[in-house]
Amino acid sequence: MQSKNLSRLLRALSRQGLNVSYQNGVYSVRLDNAFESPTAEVLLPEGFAVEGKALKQLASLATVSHPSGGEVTRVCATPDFHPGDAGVAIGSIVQTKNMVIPAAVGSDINCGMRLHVADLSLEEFLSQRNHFVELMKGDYFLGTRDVSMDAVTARGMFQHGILGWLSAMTANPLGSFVASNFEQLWQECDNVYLSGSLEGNINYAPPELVPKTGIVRDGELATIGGGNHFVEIQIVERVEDKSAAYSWGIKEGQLAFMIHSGSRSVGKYIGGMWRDRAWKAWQIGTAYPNSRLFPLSNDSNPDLVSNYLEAEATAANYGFVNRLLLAELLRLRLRQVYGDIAAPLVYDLPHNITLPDGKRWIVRKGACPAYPGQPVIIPGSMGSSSYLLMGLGNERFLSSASHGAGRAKSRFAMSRKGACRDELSLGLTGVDCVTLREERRLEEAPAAYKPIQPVIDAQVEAGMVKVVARLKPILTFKA
DNA sequence: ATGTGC
Repeated sequence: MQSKNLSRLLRALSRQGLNVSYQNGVYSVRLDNAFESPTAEVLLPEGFAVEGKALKQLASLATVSHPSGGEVTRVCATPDFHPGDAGVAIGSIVQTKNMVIPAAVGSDINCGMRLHVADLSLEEFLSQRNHFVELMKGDYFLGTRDVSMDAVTARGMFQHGILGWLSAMTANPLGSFVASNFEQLWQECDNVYLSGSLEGNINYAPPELVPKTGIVRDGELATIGGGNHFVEIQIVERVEDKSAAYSWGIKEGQLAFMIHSGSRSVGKYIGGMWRDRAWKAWQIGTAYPNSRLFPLSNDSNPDLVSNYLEAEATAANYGFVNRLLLAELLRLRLRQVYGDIAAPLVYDLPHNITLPDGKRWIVRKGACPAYPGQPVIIPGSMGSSSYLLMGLGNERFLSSASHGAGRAKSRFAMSRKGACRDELSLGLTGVDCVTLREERRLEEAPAAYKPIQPVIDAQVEAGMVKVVARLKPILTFKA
């Protein structure tokens, strides 16, 4: 179903040399003017309104190249894609050869998902809900928790992520809350993408977080962050793939907790710094790329490329530890309130990150890896179900999947004067949202998002993922 | 995304 506006947009893109066709829910944008004729594919469920701005951003991402060598070899987008503030549509995936694009990753480095399950019934959970919520509010919002570490441990975290943090912490356990749980945390590294441990470099971390001696009290570590980030208690409402669910330790009726968070201001610091460095590294006298997305060429400056990847990894490592600590705080409180509950990790994976793909790189911006057999976690909006899926490694979509339902309205549009305040129309009726800032409820109301089900269906039909389980929200923490 | 902001 193509609207008049869409037809107009497609004609406009065609005049710019972008040939757009539509078949079986997939828009294919072929770019005649680029290297290797990369194909930008946009996966959209039937009847979805395509946003012109997002499609234009995707098309301009596809045309990025470097005069000294380096090109885009493929671009695609997931059905939740929508315009991004920094010129890159959220839900874009780009494969590059001989270059990386710091601006395509942006500043929300290693935003990602984490899922745990617990053998605790909904009735048991709700019986102590208020007590539990008060403790979590203290930990997440009021800073009544201590995640201090010494300088050596901070170094380990930035340089080697979870494994670096854990090694240093095991040798020098400062945070009493992890002291009883090291063994489980070590084992769970197997269920974190790349063990949550990339090759970072301390020199790229924000200086205030790496004192030469003494204790690091980082007020931001183990906090949720804004926007669509959350920590949510859920119930496994339906298992669709029994054998996958069994092997991942999932059962219907279990309690689950899902975390969507990232590298906080560390990613902003590193991402912003490298967007500027890539701009400054652009050769004088060479025309700026139309997209203003400045790539770093591996042919002309391989050191700069590897330095960027190290810097990005430094922020990504912080993001992995941030999610781990958010989970560990919650698991500690579960044990305190409900008794000895294991609450094992199912999986943790990143959304916004550059990863090697053979001799090329893949940047996922608001999209997650979906390689064969791997767990994929796709959150719904507040109040709607989330999904645990299995990746199928569909190369047409660069072995990726969506990162959510996709925004329908901006945060600003939701909070502006005159915007809808009716709980029913906002979809907020019956939603249990715990936050200190009431405007979050409006900005992140279900009405701000597209429905999740068509987004999941489109990806299942395209052979990108299969559904393993559906998880229903019970209560959501929003910063 | 960000101790946001037309």
